[in-house]
Amino acid sequence: MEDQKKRILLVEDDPNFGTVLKDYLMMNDYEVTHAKNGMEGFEKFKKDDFDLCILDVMMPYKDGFTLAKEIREKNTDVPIIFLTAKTMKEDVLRGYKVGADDYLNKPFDSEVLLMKIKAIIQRKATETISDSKQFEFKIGSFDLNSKLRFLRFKGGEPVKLSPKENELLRLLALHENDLMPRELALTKIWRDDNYFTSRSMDVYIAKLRKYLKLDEKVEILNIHGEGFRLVVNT
Amino acid sequence: MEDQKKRILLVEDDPNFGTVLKDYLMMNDYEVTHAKNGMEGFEKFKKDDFDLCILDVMMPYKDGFTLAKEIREKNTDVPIIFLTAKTMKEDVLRGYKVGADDYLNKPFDSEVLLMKIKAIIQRKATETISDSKQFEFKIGSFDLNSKLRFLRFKGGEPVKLSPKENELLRLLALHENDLMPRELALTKIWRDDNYFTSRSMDVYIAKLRKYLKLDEKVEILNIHGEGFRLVVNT
DNA sequence: TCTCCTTTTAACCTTACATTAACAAAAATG
DNA sequence: CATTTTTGTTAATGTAAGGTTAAAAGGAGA
Repeated sequence: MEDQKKRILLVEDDPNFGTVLKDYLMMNDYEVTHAKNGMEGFEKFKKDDFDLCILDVMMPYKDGFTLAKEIREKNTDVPIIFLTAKTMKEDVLRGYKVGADDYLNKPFDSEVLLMKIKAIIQRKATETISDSKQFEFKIGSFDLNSKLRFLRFKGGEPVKLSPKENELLRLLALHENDLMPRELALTKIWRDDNYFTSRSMDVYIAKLRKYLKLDEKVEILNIHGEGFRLVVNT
Repeated sequence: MEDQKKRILLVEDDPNFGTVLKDYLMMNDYEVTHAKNGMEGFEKFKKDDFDLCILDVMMPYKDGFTLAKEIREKNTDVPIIFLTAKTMKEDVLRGYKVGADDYLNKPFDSEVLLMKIKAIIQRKATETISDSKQFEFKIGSFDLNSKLRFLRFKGGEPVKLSPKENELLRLLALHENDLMPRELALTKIWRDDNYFTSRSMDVYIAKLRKYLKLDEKVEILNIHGEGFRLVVNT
């Protein structure tokens, strides 16, 4: 399915190797963001959600370990793979210390890298998300459970939401009574901001409005040229 | 949890290397059982509970992969590390397919091995919290005993479940009323996530639904693109 | 070998989703 | 006020995922 491609942040300063690796990963159905150095890597990391980070150790200005430490401060869960130039024991040990999930010595076999990526991402997937609270929203008389993807009105029969309906409503709920910029939804949910995705989003707004009609206190307002606002009147 | 020493099963046919490695691990506070070949390895595995298996790939009579497969049939969770003589890509890939957690190329640095052991055992420990050793479930009017692989309706005649039926239902039961991601079942039970294993899983869902029809309060719901949900209506 | 049991693969069908088109209605622009 | 841009809404289309049954393939034991 298109929108569940795993996202990889690749930080590698060697432009040749970097682009080749990026292309190779993309050919294997990963969505890859390539940063050319540690700084850029951290900037890109903050901007997006990634399923995996692949960091070159040897980089000017900011090496892979330092970057990994910064990443760990932001996110304790995201898997990290280090690329080390040679079998430097200290590097490997240091890597594990920063919370690496694996490391690979250059030159490495690309298929092996793929295997590792697969194994690591799958491993993370098996770690169950226990804090359900994060997925539950109250919207007027509605309960939205965005993990199980349903919307329930006053404890009645829950209505199933499609992935896009669900994500959009969740994003609106996160900004309840506040502006939810079009651009935000388009980049976060559709991952692309163009005429068609924009129209697609409008279609979904219409669908959500239909669901939410049951509670006349709840409505989605448009702010022309800006975005939408989910309001709950009291 | 346990302040107990972690137990390692080491299967290595080279007597010199084997004993040295065993001693080294014991010096680092692991309890090590050393088997000299695949047969012996499997015998010892059946007799005891281990926290980790370290298997040499190249062994007479029964190689490490075959042994791993047998071990996996008994225990889907125990971490496995392979020792491969050289960087054989096929070996590495085959290892991952059997559910290896990692591999090391001989000769390897002993400290690196220690690091890996630590990381893997640590990882499993956190995983096991949510995925506790539980084998008996009440599902509506059903009793599932996943150790003996049977499902009983209201104390009647138990129905025997096949291994896959059993594991799948168990996984669903562990997540009762919650999402059981497709990916989770595929990686945990099928150890591979592709079109065919996915379809195979759907077939098993159909089988389970047939069994569960006896109790109209119990159903397996699908969450499109995400997974399944075993719900028990009250 | 021939069973029996389990699992995978195939086939066919249904449902779920996302996108695009089409046209209507507001809102902005100038 | 005429025109362009943005949004509202419904419907049509194409594709992917899931439901179900049956046949084929594998595998262990007799």
